[in-house]
Amino acid sequence: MSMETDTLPVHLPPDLADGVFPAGCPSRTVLDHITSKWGVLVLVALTEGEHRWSELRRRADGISEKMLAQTLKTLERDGLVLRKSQPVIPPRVDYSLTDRGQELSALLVPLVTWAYDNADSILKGQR
Amino acid sequence: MSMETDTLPVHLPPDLADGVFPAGCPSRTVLDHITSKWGVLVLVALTEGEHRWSELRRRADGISEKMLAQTLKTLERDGLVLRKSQPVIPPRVDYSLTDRGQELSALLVPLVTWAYDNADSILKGQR
DNA sequence: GACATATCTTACCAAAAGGTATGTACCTTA
DNA sequence: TAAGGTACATACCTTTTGGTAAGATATGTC
Repeated sequence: MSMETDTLPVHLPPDLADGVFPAGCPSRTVLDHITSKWGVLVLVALTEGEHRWSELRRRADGISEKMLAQTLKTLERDGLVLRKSQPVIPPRVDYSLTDRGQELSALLVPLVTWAYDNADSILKGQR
Repeated sequence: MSMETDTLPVHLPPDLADGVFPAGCPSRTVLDHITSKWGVLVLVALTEGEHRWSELRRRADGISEKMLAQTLKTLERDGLVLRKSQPVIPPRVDYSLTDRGQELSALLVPLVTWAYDNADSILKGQR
């Protein structure tokens, strides 16, 4: 059922049957990574360029070391974040976005900006 | 520290000190709602118009009734989803996006589309 | 009277996420 | 000798999330 005429300007991938992302679909896994609480913050923190571990801890305010490590590992495995470690003492490691990461952050930044702009109004429960 | 010349085309809200979203910030709460696993799927499911409970269950494939109820309640409280219930037997309830919800989904759809397009390549671990 | 329908709610339990605290490595500075 | 800086890893425990299954509802249908 359904064969809606398009009334809205926003569209899903056309090759997606009935607009349903199946439960086991790979896109679900990726979506979980990139919309994870800390994933978003870290990706956004890196939009303005390279940052070190301690800078990321400050920027993703409230993140624990454990979560930062875990999040960075996932994002690196996904090819979104690039890790450059220099064999110096004390250690120095710089994190940055890959091309793919930048592509993504270009979509994420408008989202967090929207959240930032609308947060007060939303939580007060009116418009 | 920092006074970076802008090398990237993407920018955060300018009134945001050093690009840090503080931990207690209202935008964090909103961000958690709209980037939640099921929140995203439900919002996206509604981009193509009004849907009933049972249709949403199909579209947000894998969601449990409990989670659907909970997610819809949060999104309704946030003024993103509109609930229209008709006092008939059996009950009929239609869900749709509010204006604010449409604003948001316009940002969310590109994100899930990106995830869909890049998922295979990402999970294989190369580009 | 039993059953089906559609939209939920609730209680209970398992799984996952995440915090805290501690440890490691190596060099520098006091 | 001791303490401190930097980037982690690991074990343990708590909190949150989420699934399953059952029940509630009010009617019409067999």
